[in-house]
Amino acid sequence: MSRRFSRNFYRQDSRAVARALLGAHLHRRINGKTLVGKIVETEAYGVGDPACHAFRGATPRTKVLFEEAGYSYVYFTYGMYWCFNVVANDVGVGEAVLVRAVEPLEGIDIMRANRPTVKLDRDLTNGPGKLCMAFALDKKDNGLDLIEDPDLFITKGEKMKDSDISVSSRIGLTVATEYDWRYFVNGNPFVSPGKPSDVVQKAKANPGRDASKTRKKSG
DNA sequence: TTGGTGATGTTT
DNA sequence: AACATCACCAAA
Repeated sequence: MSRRFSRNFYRQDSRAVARALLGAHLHRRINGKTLVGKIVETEAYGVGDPACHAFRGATPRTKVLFEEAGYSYVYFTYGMYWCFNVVANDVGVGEAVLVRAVEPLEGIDIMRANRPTVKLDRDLTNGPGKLCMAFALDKKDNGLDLIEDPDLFITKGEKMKDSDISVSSRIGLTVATEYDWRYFVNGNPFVSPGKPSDVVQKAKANPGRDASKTRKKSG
């Protein structure tokens, strides 16, 4: 039975934390049941990074990012989904690690019950929104201390060798695509299918609608 | 297997 | 208006 990381572990630079969380185990207790997943994909968000939610300073939504490391940051996105992060670095420094995918280890029956439309096990948790559905993570799980919380925490799991890990640009971003701050386990089938953001196509111009109302930047 | 698109609502 | 996404469908 492996143990939790210390507070100091999370006080590192978000990239170091993102790298070191690969192979760790995410634990979730809900209704007396235990869910466990091995972290296989992460992304770091940090200082000077326009893609980081902390980039424009603290707001009601992002204030937890500037507080103590090792707390959860769970936010709502695209009107439907939740994303689970861990706060990194020192107090006053807004950094976090997004957990993008886990490999189910325990409680797969519960994950399936939480994702009734999914056919293949590999689709249960291979994306940030998907793993939050499978693990039933949402607003109520924002701002929990993963060092202390009895129902949501991370243990050391297995250490991954550098040769088992790849990096890429982050998924789904339109800014800061030059940073290779996505980390994932080579060949693991539970890594998300998303494409790195530097090859994601820009939003469509939508020429059929409002074609007459051409946007003018300065006029 | 890949790529395109609608759903959905909070945040700035 | 943008957004740290997903599920579904069509085409190949």
